[in-house]
Amino acid sequence: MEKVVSEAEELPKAIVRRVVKDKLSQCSSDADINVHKDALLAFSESARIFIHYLSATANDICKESKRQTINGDDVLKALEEIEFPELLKPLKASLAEFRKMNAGKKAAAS
Amino acid sequence: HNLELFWNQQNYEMRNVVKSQNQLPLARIKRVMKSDGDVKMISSETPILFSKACELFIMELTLRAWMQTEGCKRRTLQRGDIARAIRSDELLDFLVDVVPLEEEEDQKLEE
Amino acid sequence: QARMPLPLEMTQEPVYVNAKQYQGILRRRQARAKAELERKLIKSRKPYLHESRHQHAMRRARGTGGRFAKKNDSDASNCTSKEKGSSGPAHSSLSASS
DNA sequence: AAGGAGCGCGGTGATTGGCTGAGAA
DNA sequence: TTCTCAGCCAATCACCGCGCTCCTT
Repeated sequence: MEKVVSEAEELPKAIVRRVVKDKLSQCSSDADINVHKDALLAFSESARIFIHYLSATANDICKESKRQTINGDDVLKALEEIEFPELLKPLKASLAEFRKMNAGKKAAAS
Repeated sequence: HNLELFWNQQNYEMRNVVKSQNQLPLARIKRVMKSDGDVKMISSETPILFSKACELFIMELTLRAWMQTEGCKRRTLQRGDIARAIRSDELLDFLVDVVPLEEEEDQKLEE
Repeated sequence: QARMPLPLEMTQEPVYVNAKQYQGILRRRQARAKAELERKLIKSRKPYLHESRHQHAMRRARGTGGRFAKKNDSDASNCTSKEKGSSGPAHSSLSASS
């Protein structure tokens, strides 16, 4: 129906808000914390720029290997390069989990 | 009562178990990546990693911003808390222009 | 910043970068990411994203306190004050537990 | 052969504003 | 104290996931 370009590249505000509020309730076990609208917009924008930042880094790593497709290892390497150690551990785990699940599905299809 | 407290605890633990799912839509993540013209092809596992990484990043930024909110003894997290959280760690330097401090916004508007 | 991690340890091509080039790469990547931001600063903030959803929200029935109300309870006798004595299905918030 | 882009379809949760107390000031 | 403003509610429909085909590597 309606088409706009830039808004489609933003992350859904409700989802970002849910993630933020869940984390806040984990931080402050005492009570519910409010989130200012501009703060929510800043979270959404920061997350979008983070995707661009990580994406550009992973893309350079991918190009350096003479490949055209960004794969999971490029993403992990990019995370090392931009120095997010706490993200590296769970992402390695989820990548291994995804590959194991994908291998299981491929074996099942025959 | 005790029953209410019990269910609050139960919901709290349920959230802990389920919280690490892919909340962010993979198609949207991929579209954001593709908006960079240099990016050509993306494997199917990449948006999943990006989704989890992005979610964890939001949580980390939320924690750091909340520490600022707590320091000001407020119960509403606002934009300035995020801006100061970004400035408090050089790891987040790539966001200094994304979330400007109020003074910096005034300086830019003043010119 | 004395610390200098290798960009890539791939035994594929001898591409070495010194600290300044390394920082330059990072700065260029950040600049590329920031170029996206400028595109956004120039455009104005819309109050809502979709006209159809805006119309939907404006058309919807409202309960007490401006909240959205269920479509079922429309007018007939009562529209704003809460009433659940006769017609509505009994709401039970408590359910069986383990 | 392997796997990603592109497209269409069906299902679904994000989007959405008026009022009011929580809370910033 | 004053007064701004974020949370609350749920119905539609834009969009997400998935299966499919075609194409590149």
